[in-house]
Amino acid sequence: MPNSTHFFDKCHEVARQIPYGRVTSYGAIARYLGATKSARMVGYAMTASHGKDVPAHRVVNRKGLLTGKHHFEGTNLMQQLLESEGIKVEGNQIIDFESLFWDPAKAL
DNA sequence: CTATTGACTACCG
DNA sequence: TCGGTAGCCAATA
Repeated sequence: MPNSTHFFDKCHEVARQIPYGRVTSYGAIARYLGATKSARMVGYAMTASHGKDVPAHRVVNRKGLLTGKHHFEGTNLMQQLLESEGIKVEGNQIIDFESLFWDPAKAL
């Protein structure tokens, strides 16, 4: 890897630490990295996380909405993966998101 | 170098 | 309660 922004790698690192059956938001990761206003960059980092062991399907927006499901292979793959972990999803929104929410800053 | 875009979030009416 | 707008920052054209 010739050059990779520390920010992206950090995002991948945090995302990888998300416990099974848990989810977090882009903003939470950004805030943990000290870039509260750069939540978009976290999402961008997820796009660059292809080929890595980063469970990007566990990262959603602050509303628990699967905004990035279109970036996965299928149209419902992301939801399938989440449901496979015991996370209930209706449409594009995670059920009981607040309870499943995993805050990196709080856990680390 | 400037303009556009995007897996976001916070604020405002 | 809810929809629209603005602010953010990096990548891409």
